[in-house]
Amino acid sequence: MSTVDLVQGSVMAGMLRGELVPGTWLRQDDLAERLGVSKIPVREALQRLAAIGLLRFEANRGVVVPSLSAAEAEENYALRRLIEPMLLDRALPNLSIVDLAEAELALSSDSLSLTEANWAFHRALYRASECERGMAMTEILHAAVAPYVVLYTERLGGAKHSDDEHGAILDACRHGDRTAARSLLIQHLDAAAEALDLYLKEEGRQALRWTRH
Amino acid sequence: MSTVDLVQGSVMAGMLRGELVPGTWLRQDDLAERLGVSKIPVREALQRLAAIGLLRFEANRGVVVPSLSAAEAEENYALRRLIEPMLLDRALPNLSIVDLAEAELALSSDSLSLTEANWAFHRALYRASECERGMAMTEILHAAVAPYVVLYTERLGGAKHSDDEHGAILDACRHGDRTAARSLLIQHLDAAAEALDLYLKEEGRQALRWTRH
DNA sequence: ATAGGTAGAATCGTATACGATTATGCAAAG
DNA sequence: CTTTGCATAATCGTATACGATTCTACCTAT
Repeated sequence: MSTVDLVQGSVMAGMLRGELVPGTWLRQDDLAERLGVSKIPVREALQRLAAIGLLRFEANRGVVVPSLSAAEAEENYALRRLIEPMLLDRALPNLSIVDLAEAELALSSDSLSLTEANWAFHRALYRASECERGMAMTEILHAAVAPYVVLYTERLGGAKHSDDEHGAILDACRHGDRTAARSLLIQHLDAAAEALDLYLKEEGRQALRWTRH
Repeated sequence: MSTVDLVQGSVMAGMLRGELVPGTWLRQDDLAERLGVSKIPVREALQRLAAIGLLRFEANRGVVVPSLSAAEAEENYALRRLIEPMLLDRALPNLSIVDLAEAELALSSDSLSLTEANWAFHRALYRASECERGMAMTEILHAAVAPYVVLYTERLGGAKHSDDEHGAILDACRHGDRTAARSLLIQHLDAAAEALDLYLKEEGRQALRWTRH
């Protein structure tokens, strides 16, 4: 594994963990020193993450975790609503016991952060689709909202609701029930989209109050 | 515009122009010298393009234009079939005269290469959707097949068929006919997918003959 | 007191340099 | 004639270095 991969993984993990909240500036020298490498591979990793929209370069100012508008969040889930059902459809006939076990494991893992576990669950169910591009796009879409998912679930005091939905989806997959799995997945995505939308609008109101001071 | 952007644009253009056929190796020093810059921004640009799947880094060997399997091509068009109708749907109510004019211009432009013109046409019709991420994903999907589209259309002796389809889509957009535009777009994508699939299967047969020699 | 300006520090972006890895060509052995 | 081994060249990946830009804190003038 190259040094660039190391840095990318490190930043990505921080993102899924919710340590890198939107608006955070990433100092290249800091990252380099912390990981014991030079700036070059750090910058290359940041360029990779910026290319997929997870970070943003601002000329001569550095790299920042971009914040999401309500419209962007809505688009994010609209895209997932299109792509993820396709992945599940294609994966369903080829789902192995290993895939199902991995998905179940992700539900009960406590070594993973919330968003890491969420993506691990979905990835396990989608992998058998063998759609690499669709998987990559979906991972990007998951990661893009991860900072917010961390924020709003911790404010709502947990993710029990989401866990129940995951369980229902997993059951449908076990029984090979394509139509049920598909509609449960779409419901799941719509619920998440709704929750995020509420959070972002609330946050917007607060920001407004701040500007009024 | 940063040096990295310059390099990225240069490589991207070569890709859309069909100069960079799959299997081509990109030498970092060559690129740097040709553009009058050092290797650092060159590598950063290549990392960006690799992050979105348009290039592939091979450890200690360099960067190569990846070749597409028939399955990957099929997935590519399956994704476009999902995303692009959504973009057109969202754009249609907001299409301006400027957008329509730009789309028409792309059809008759001879300063652009075939694939550049193709993307310019679709982008003009999608821009009003204001879906940045969906646009970015679509551009990636277009670019990924561009090297092949160049190859198979020049073997088929032109793109008249595709031009007709573009004209029909544009007309439907002018009349604000959402269902017609949508179905014409899907037909257009299916036709392109079919043509590429045929080409790749034929190419596969030839490769087989080569190995037998 | 506040706006504006000016060092100085911090940070960025790119060039140069160099060890590490891989490709290439040629010689010798089978 | 083909294959193996090695020396050399080409290329890659990352560290260091440095000018350029931006940020910060303090100072001055209105």
